Amino acid sequence: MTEKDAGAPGLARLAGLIADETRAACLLALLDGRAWTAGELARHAGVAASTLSEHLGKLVAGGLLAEERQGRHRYVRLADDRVAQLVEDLAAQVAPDAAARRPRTLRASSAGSAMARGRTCYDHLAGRLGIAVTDALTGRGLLRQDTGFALTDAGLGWFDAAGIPLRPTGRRPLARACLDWTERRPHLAGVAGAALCRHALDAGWCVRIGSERAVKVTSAGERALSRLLDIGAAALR
Amino acid sequence: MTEKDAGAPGLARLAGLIADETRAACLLALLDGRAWTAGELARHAGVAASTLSEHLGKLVAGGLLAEERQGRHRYVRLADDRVAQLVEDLAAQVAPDAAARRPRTLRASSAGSAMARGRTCYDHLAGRLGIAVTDALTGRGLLRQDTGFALTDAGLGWFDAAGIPLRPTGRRPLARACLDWTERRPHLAGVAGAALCRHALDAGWCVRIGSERAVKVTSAGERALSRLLDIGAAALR
DNA sequence: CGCACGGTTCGGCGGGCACCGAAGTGTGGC
DNA sequence: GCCACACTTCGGTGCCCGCCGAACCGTGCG
Repeated sequence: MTEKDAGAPGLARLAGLIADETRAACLLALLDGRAWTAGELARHAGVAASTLSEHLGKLVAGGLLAEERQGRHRYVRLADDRVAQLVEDLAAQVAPDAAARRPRTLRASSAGSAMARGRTCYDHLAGRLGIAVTDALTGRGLLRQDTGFALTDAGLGWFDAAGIPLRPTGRRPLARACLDWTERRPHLAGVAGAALCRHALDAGWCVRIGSERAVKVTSAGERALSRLLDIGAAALR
Repeated sequence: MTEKDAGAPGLARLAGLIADETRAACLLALLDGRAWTAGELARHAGVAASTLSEHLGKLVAGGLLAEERQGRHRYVRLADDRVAQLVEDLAAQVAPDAAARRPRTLRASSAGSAMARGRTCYDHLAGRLGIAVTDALTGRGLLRQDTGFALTDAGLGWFDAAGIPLRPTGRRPLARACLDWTERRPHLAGVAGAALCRHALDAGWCVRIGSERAVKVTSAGERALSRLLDIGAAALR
């Protein structure tokens, strides 16, 4: 047995955690970056609370989820951005199938279109909103996508000028491409993507719709995006 | 049910393909970027040929492997670089466990150390060799890692001057970070990483050791790396 | 204090799937 | 044409695991 074989059991175990439909539904739901209670997830996934409790135990033990107990509630969220990226990458790999299918009901279609317009993807912006921002940054020479994916010096200046501080943390990259699964194109993730999303929500550029991942750009947000990045309102609809 | 639920079955199915230890061993073996026969994989994984045949059927049907039939042989390889990246990412997530464990036998230790010195990771260089090249590129301002991961204009010029053409293909990024699972640091992947690895093998900078993924830097390779990137021999040992 | 409620534990059930060996199919060599 | 060989197909077996309901535990509210 060569050395790499040692990785096979671990790889299979990790994949096995995601390989269950109920657990997969939980992970996708948690991609909104927030903490859910066990009960919410059970209802969301359509299984008994007892069943979901066992699933959460496995996901936490496997290091995919972090838990936080408050009173009689058990809150769980994705352990870190690495896990979020992993789930996102796996989902993107599947997306070609999903894109072929069209939503059936009007309600699902409407919810889907709101999600397609703009949403959060763990801690950064995605959907057409995320793409529009990423494209605008690229078009103005602030983000370089032709030889990889990195902010330029001008890009660092733009964040500074916009009053969005970029604090480098540990080993998380400042900028990273995240493949959007509705638009099928890369958008800005990493520290810069998270900071931008945070700022957009804090400054009221956009607001969450209900309790979903979908977000809506406000009129103040439209003005700010137009002023700072010359993004037209048409690109956001 | 919201629109994102549609992704859960697909996600679970994809993960399920990797969630079996035998299939995981196949995928890891195929990370060397070459095509293996069904028999080789069966022996490698330690299962009956019939068992492995079924596994290959699933992996091919799931789009993870591409097959090529030649006479009475069935060759399979990873379907594309996206799949390779996915497996690599999953393996990297598991690596913290593997790093804690030390190889037991001397033979495994020796094989492991050759792998750690230098190896191919799908179609680019990894191990200390890959890290040394990536660090050298970064140190000379040819590759930018501080604000993401992208070649600089000077970097494009270096590839051109070195006689390594970079043909942009479809949507595959020119430069991408791949997390090394022995060194725990990012190294150059993507079109540029593949071209560099290809050139290194073609120009005799390094040669494969036996039929393994491990590669050894030749004396001609040491001279070339020293001349082009000022990499000292010490960094390769 | 007692009830309601969120979460967990346990036993039991059922389905799915990885495995093997044996028989079958097709290719290539002698 | 025959045999060797690589791979595949087919039954059969056994294990693993996801599911539920029921009983249990702790928190918080009235």
